[in-house]
Amino acid sequence: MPPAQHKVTTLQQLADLAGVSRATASRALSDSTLISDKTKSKIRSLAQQHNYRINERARDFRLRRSRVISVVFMLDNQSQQHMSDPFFLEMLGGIADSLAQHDYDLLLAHAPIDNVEHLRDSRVFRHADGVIFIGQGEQHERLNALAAQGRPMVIWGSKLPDKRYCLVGGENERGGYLAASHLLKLGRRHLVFCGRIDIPEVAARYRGYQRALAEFGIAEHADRVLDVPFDMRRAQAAFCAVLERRVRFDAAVCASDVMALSAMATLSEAGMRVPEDIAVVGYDDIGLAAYSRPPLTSVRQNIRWAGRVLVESVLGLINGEQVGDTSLASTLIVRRSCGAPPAPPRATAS
Amino acid sequence: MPPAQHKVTTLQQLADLAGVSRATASRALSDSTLISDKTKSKIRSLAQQHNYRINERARDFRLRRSRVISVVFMLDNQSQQHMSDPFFLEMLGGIADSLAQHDYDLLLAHAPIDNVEHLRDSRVFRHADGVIFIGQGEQHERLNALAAQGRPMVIWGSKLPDKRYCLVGGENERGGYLAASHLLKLGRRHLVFCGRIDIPEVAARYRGYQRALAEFGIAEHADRVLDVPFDMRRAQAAFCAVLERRVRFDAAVCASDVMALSAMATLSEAGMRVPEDIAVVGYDDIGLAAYSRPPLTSVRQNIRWAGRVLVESVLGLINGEQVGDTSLASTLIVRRSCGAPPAPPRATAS
DNA sequence: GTGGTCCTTTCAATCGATTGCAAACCGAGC
DNA sequence: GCTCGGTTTGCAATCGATTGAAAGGACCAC
Repeated sequence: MPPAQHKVTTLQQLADLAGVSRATASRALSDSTLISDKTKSKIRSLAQQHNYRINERARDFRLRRSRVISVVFMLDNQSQQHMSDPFFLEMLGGIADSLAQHDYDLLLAHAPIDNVEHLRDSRVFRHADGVIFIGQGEQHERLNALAAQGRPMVIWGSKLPDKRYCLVGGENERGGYLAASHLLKLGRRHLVFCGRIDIPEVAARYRGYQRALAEFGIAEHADRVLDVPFDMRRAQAAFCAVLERRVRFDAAVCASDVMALSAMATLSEAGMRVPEDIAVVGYDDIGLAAYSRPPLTSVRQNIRWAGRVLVESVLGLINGEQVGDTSLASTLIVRRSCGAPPAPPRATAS
Repeated sequence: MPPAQHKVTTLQQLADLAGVSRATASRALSDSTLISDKTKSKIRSLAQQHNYRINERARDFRLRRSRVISVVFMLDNQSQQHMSDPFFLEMLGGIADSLAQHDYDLLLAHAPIDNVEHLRDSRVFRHADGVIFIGQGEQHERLNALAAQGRPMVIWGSKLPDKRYCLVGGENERGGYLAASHLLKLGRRHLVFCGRIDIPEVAARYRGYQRALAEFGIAEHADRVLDVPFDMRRAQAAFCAVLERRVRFDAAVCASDVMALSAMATLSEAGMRVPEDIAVVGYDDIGLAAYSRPPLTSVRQNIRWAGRVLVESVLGLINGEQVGDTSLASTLIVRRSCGAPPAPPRATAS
């Protein structure tokens, strides 16, 4: 027998069909203890038969929630280009997967942002139960102000002294240290650092870089820091400038793989050999890093896992839990661009 | 004078404040002709003063719409890797920008999909007013079936004979032709094609490639097509295999830049010179293409514009308009990887 | 004074669910 | 037969808006 003549779309219709009230149907579907097992199973099987699916928007409206999390990419206002970094896609993928597992939707906010406080009254906050920020940009204070309003939000970035928001981040200081000390161990002595130090994550990487230099007793020069946002073209320009100024260097630590790849291309173009003349290390270990010429040494962070932690943190906040900060491990992935031996011959133990 | 003691959050509160009914307040804000100018301006200024913002979720619920568009990336089920292609990020950015301009939210659906018909009852469709698919994958028939249900949806892909959905795509046939004929004009005679021909877009590119070969009177060999999904590792493996089989070739046309970059790395690794021994052309002109060694020749499509067209098409469908297909131009961007002269010396005219 | 017209505003239903509280039911005990 | 206690179910308010239909009020003509 064909079960439905007219499609069952509302709870009322389902209730009528079962000969009970809407309230009972609602409780039956949400497994309330108030409803007898007999009634529950009757209503449930009817729902199944008629392929009834609850209207989640209506329920969310009633419950004053949205099951939406906004994801905001903190772009550099000057360079739109920023967004094209594969790092973001990886991050977005990790977050999207995790949210889907928890039955949440993802609202992408990608407009470049000069002042995050403007977001307070925007859809980004109004339509969402919580917000994930990717990067702090240069807006630490404003993020603090936003968090003070009590909205559930989590930020991917680097720990700052007076921060009052929930933070998830990589071991940036350690990453910078790993990159620099590896180069130093290989005998390089004249390093340059490429990245915008105003960005907290980059600043932390730079601190690690400095620590490695200090351990090797090497003094820094201000002209060995290239202040470049996450952007290929700007990285290229910066390396061109440094070559023109005839700064002597034999290694470069870059704040992202995209910058490092751009740097390698620029250096080769200028007639330098990588890694023989100049060794290069990147950050993030994007997929393409392994396929550059030469393959790029990079500091890897588990971005997909970061996405999961971000999601679980913000959902925790939404549920009123106490949520602490999280720090994710960084590993140096050694490839030829830094002049290391082609590959470790074989693990010694096991 | 401080205007608000308690925050005005609902229309009822605003109406009470103005001494009118909720209905009047609603009509005043939506600029209905039923309301006198005097009343309108009174209510409007009150709303402003008390910083009242309409609850859009409630309104959307009442109006039975969501102002959400789902974006579904058709991933290859075998290789998750697919998603890491910067092409997607560019596309996503273009779509997100356009949607924001139209006051729509973007719901990202990124799970790998074996059967798009499963989506019919999923949030992807239920929570959204319309859906944008990026790529057809190998699910042309199922997309047809979905579209037949009457849901507003637009697909980025390639035109297939019996398609019944709204389509936006690049000039894939032409792109493939441009790539191959350029190589042929430069004197290359032994081309290979790298890409999965089961994917309609790739198939179209391959047809263009074949047309160019035919024009030059060159016969094809089945062993000159590398059946590879959009994935770096698979491309690498395919080129390794081809080298091992000692197939003689002097040029490669790849279905994406990511594959092309992987191919260049693999070929170099095997001791071949690019472009001297083997010329390489990619597709999409991602940002990194210009920064590879050597810089990658590629077929460019204006992805951000594609995003805009996709959005406007789906919004058109939602508004009940008749929406036709759109085809976006492709241009060959010539760089050194194909063995062309380093750079055009200078434009002749102007 | 009554009625008609036109402009403005309000009433009340509606979207599709959840939930506190009251009512109905049922069997048992007196 | 009546009350009591516990289990089930229903009533009706509620979330925050929109909108068709009805009501209110001003003005004018006869």
